[in-house]
Amino acid sequence: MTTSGSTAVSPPVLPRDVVDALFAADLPEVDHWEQLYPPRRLPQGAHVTRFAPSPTGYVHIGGVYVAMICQDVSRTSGGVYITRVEDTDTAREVEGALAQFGRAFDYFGLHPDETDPAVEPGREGRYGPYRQSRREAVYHSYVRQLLRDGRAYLDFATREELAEITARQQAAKVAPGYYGRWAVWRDAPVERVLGELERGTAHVVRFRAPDLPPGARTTYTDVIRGRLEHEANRNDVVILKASDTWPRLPTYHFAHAVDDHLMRVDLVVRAEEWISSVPLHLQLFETLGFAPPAYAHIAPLMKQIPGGKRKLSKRKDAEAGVDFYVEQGYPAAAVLYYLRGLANGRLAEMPLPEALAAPIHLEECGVAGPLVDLVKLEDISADYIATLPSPVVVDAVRAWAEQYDPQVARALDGDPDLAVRAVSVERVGVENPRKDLRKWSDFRAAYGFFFPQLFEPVTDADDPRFAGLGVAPDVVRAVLHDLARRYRPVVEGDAWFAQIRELAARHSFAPTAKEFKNDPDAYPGSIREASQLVRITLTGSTRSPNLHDVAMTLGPGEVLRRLSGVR
RNA sequence: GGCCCCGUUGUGUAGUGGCCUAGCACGCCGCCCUCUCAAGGCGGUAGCGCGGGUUCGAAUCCCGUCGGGGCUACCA
Repeated sequence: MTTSGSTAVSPPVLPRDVVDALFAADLPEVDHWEQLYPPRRLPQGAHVTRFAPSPTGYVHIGGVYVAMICQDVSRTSGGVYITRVEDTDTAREVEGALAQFGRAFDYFGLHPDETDPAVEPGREGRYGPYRQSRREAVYHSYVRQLLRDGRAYLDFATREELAEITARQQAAKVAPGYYGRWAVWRDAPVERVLGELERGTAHVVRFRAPDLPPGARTTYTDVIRGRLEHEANRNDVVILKASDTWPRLPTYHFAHAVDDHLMRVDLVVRAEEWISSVPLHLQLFETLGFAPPAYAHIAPLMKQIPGGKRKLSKRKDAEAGVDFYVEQGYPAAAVLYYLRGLANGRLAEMPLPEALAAPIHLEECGVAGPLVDLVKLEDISADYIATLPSPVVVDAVRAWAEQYDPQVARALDGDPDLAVRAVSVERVGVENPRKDLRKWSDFRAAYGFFFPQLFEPVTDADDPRFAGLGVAPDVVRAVLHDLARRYRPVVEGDAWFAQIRELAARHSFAPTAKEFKNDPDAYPGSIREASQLVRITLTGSTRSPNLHDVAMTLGPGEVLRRLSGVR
């Protein structure tokens, strides 16, 4: 970092005993922490990264995206990947969030090398605790040091007073913030501070931003974006929250500096929204005497909306939450593959297994926020599932169903063999496997009809599914009942299908789709429509595996039952 | 408002001054395959936000402009 301008301060500094009295008497000096958490001994070029979710809600798919990149970069460099819980905002904390983090990361195989046991047990490293609410003493040591050095100060302004300052700044059309003549406690006389302290007035601790000439700028190099330039920070941000709260925790900015230094994180990969805080963060690192990490700011995942796009919102968009992908049963590998392709276009051109193994390069990450495209994800997912052996597919569906569709799980358990046979139709031993499954929840619609418990019989010749074919209900009835009367469970495929062809001919259907198309009024439909009538009746769907295979798997009894069930 | 990031077909991207008549993937449309739905094969559709420069030559460099996004909290 370089910051133009100079620092020249001689602020009123509180007497050391006054500062020390603000903290626990046995609070360790900062050296204690430095020794407790020594620099890591890692191979040359190894990176220590961290993902730092806040338990104010459930994990966002963008969180999985960033976490995946963090993990990948550390793994491929032989480093360490940490998941640290940023729970400094106790008011917004959501019950059960940590356990949900754990489940979400587990689904995607994102296992940190070091984290809090509430996220994943058994992964506590020696740089913990990995939960900010448990690190109060650490932060206090550094705040105390800053106070002693006059690099931080006490601020007794109430929230109302702060709001008023902001209002006046808006009216005066100047930048909002706590700086210059607005920073009323920055250079307050020691006696005044002592007075407020004596009265027990609640206060926060603010960082004393360096005195910089007007127009001072900060530049730094982002791993993804290259050289970035900003106005230097001149805001005296809060670093330690109000003295009348417990536990008394720091703000994000201060915790970032202290934790990433002490955990020896050297590469901070985080979402783009943090770019504008970098000047502040760099000042914090410098003032604390820490070597700053490298930064890589990731473009946010976006969503298409009428007239533009916006950041994917956890509150508004179902597909923003990780739970959406888990509940729908998108295989983790497919989601990961999709996400990796978004990060590095190069990986999207590779076959899935290769892309999952190939390293992500930060320098190749896009700088513009991509729209998440569920259609593309489903295409990827269908291709992936098509490569899986049938028993693996059935196992995955069952595992998913146990949680999200118990009826399907019971059907599978009732006849596991049938499930494997069903999924194998036109998938095993063929050149181009069917791709009926895009996600596990598709199983019910794609293969459910094989199971009597899951099949909802088609009972009405007026059914809209038939109507879609343009065949009159009485014809539907006649065709189906005719087939039921004459049906023979022929094992050989061509011979089996000959029944359908003869059936179609008996009812004056055109023998080919082309002939029907040439003279639509001459026929009730073509062989295509006739086949679809049978398909809909047997499977409940206009799309299914090969009819002959379906009929064989179902068995003649069930075929007849379904055919004659249409009234 | 101020500051910052970003801008190639509908979507994701390749492209770093001539190889670009802008490539690839998904989507969409059509055709083929076929006794049926898919799958598969083949083809088509559509893009450098806009305006000025610089240059023999610009998607690529410069300026401006417009558009989208973010930050501007004792939220992260």
